Amino acid sequence: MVVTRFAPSPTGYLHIGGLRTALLSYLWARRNNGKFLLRIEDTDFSRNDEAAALAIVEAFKWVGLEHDGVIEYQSSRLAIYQEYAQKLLDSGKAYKCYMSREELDALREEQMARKERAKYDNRYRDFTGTPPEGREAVIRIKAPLEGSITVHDGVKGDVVFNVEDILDDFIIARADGTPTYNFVVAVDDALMGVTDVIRGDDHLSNTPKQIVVYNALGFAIPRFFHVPMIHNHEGKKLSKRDGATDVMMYKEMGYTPEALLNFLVRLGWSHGDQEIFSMAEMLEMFDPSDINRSASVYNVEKLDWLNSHYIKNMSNDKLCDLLEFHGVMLVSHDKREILLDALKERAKTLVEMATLINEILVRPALFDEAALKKGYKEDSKAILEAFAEALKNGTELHLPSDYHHVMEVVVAQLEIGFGKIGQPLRVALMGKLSGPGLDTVMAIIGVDETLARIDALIKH
RNA sequence: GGCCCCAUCAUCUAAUGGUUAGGAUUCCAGAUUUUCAUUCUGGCCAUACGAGUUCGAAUCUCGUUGGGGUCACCA
Repeated sequence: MVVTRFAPSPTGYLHIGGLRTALLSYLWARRNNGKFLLRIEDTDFSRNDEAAALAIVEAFKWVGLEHDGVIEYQSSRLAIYQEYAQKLLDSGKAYKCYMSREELDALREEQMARKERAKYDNRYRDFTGTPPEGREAVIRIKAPLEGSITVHDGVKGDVVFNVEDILDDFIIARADGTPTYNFVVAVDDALMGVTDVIRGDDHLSNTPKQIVVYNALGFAIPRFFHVPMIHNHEGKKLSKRDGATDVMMYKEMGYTPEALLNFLVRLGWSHGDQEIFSMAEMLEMFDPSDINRSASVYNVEKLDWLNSHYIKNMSNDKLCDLLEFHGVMLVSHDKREILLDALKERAKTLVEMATLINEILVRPALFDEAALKKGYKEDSKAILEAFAEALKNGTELHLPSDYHHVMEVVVAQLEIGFGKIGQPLRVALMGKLSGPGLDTVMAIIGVDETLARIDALIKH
């Protein structure tokens, strides 16, 4: 049984790096028919936990990830942590330290002055006397004094830490009785039965401390996979400053969950030359031991490319459904299929797609100056009038090919090139010089609207 | 600064010690398209540096440089 977990601290939203580790954890659990758990690390009470958890679940829902079981909140597990801290106290593997904050600070400053590593001096490690009056104790765990701790990491390999370099008897419970991070993480992961910890490699240097806790409590140590960070273009850890870090912003910007997940899974992981991965393929192929060791840079171009790929290959029903979020209602539009087929080749995002749709459906409010100059010449008026006549007198028009036929006839009659009619017509219909095929646009808006737009240009 | 991690095109990445170092994105050019976009074809561009091991190194070892992470009664 493989059990993974995603354990964010409640920051108010799910960020893109978090989604990646969540995705990888999810994939590995599902691939093994295991469990993917969600735990909120809210031992810092000053933050708003509930809203944050909801935001994460909302984002999960949007991309289609689902956690198993109930959401565990560390804030509601305090009794458990106290129990385990007490166990360590009873077995002599932890002890109370009565050093005040001021004393600790002073010690630290001395050490810094001597250019030594700031480190607790174990003064209460074997203390048996009477504790100082009126002072709340913290609980410190007895860390090994010498030797080394090796993290067997599925991504980085065996990473050896020299105990003297990095450890001291660190605090597992504060003076107010609340537990600290490295203690609760180890206790929770063990108690929740987590077998595979997949998380950012910024946690690698915490891992020896957690191993100390595992060992003291006699818990089995899980497999670790520390996945490299996602960097921005400056090569630094991705932060709010880099723009869209909130996963739900991607929905706003018109990205599809499929594209986002595909993009994230290919950051630091690959499967031969394959670029496009459906969820089913990810589930079939993903293995955390194939994750690269080096950090990767977040680049939007590839995301855009993936997004346009998924839009192109999406059914019109689904597209129609998604576009409603971006304010476009097409369910009852009779030329829906023609419209969507024409535009899904052209849009990188759903937002772009919505814009393109409106450019067709809504009569241009004004004509682009440059387009007028280039596309609406001396003879254009007469040509458009002739075309309008032909439209009125022709047979019933429905498909793009019907309109195309009328254009061909007019062009032949007037003995002009296609461009002679195409450019002014485009200005009339779209207000500018680029856009989908004119026959397609006319088929979508119909004869009456086409005539109205031609008229509007002639009279402008 | 101590400790730890990392290093292949601009970017994401591939390459049992033996390949003309491959693919993808971006960019550029051509074809298609009445336009723009799409699509197709082609092109530019990389093993950070220096030693060593080896018949042979992107790959193994050491060093250098560069980058990142982490060092709390935060998580």
